[in-house]
Amino acid sequence: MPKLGAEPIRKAALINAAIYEVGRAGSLDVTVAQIAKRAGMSPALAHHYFGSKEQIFLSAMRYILRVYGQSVREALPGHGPRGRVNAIVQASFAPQNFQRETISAWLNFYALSFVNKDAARLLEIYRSRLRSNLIFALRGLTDDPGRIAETLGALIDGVYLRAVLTPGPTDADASLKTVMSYLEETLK
Amino acid sequence: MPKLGAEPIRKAALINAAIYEVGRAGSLDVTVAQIAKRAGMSPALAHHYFGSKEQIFLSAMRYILRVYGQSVREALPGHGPRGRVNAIVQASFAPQNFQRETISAWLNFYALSFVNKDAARLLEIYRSRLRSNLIFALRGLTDDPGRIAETLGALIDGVYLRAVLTPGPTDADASLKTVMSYLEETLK
DNA sequence: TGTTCTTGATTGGTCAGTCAATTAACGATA
DNA sequence: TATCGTTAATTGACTGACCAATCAAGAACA
Repeated sequence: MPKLGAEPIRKAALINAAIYEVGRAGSLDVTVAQIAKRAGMSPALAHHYFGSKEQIFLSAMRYILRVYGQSVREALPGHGPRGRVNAIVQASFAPQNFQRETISAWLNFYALSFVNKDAARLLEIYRSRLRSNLIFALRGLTDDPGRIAETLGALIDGVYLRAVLTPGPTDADASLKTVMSYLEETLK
Repeated sequence: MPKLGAEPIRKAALINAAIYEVGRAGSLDVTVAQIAKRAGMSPALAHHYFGSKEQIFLSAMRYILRVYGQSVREALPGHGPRGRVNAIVQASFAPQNFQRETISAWLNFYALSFVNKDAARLLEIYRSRLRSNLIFALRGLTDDPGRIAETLGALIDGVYLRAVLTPGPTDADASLKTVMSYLEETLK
């Protein structure tokens, strides 16, 4: 059944499946067989396209990061400084980014950065981009943009953690409100 | 070499070793052999005393929780409402609780609660105790104790996450300052 | 024909948990 | 006190399961 051009489709399916399975399991302890099955193919094919389980994870991480980066970039321009802060924060709770499986997978990829250099690099890029974006946007809104950016970043991570840990459907609105309330209190 | 009364000593050593190894690895993907080796005994003995790896993890979780609970309880009484909030927060960053391995292990035990009922129960107990402690202490200091408690809890989780993820020695002072600054800003 | 897609079967390795056997302290008792 | 059975402590060897990764081979398209 070799229809040419299967590679990108298969890879995308595997990345999706990996995010779903890691998110669902709440750990990286997921077999290639599980991922492949959810993606509708044999484990051997997953290895054929990615070479190793690690590479699947890394690609999934890059994918999440890319989607997140896009939603920030789309929301950023035009609004004033306060609008920029809102855009960055709200992107973290946009529906594409705030699916339980996605957040859970994202959090679990943090763990990957302990053992994998590339994962650590990816995380560092995300982290410093978020940080400089926030500091830039906070300039003029507060006299200590660095500290507020750090607090805000930590708060978002913490809210993610709690959203994942709380049973039932994830409540993006409540999470967003927690962070926005902090912002309103702290700015002005 | 059976010196009688080895059980509590062996168990304590295993719990310590488990926390250390899980914290170090940044995941629950740690073998009983590793834990046992660090605790200075054979894997078979670890199984003899705990029955399963899961039980080792659960005991380690209970241990961390117990130590944390103690440091809160010791710091609580006497001071006014504001002192109570400080006591709770500062306990989270006290030296016994803010070792890299301990925090990292703690965070990883969160993941355990996805698959293990008992772990989920333990976490829920910790969570609701923290919450009610905070709400009680915040009463009178703010007109929305529930929201502040939620934000504070999330912030602490996030700061933990970042402390673990940041290479180099953990900086309890900086972490504490982040949280205390938030408190000062938000309360009055 | 050659390239791409696909998988079943296999391999090599790892690991949790079990078991049988050994060693040494303890306690009772004669 | 010497002896003996009981019990706790301890481990090496083993088992059964699982799993990542490889490979050879088939199937379909260009």
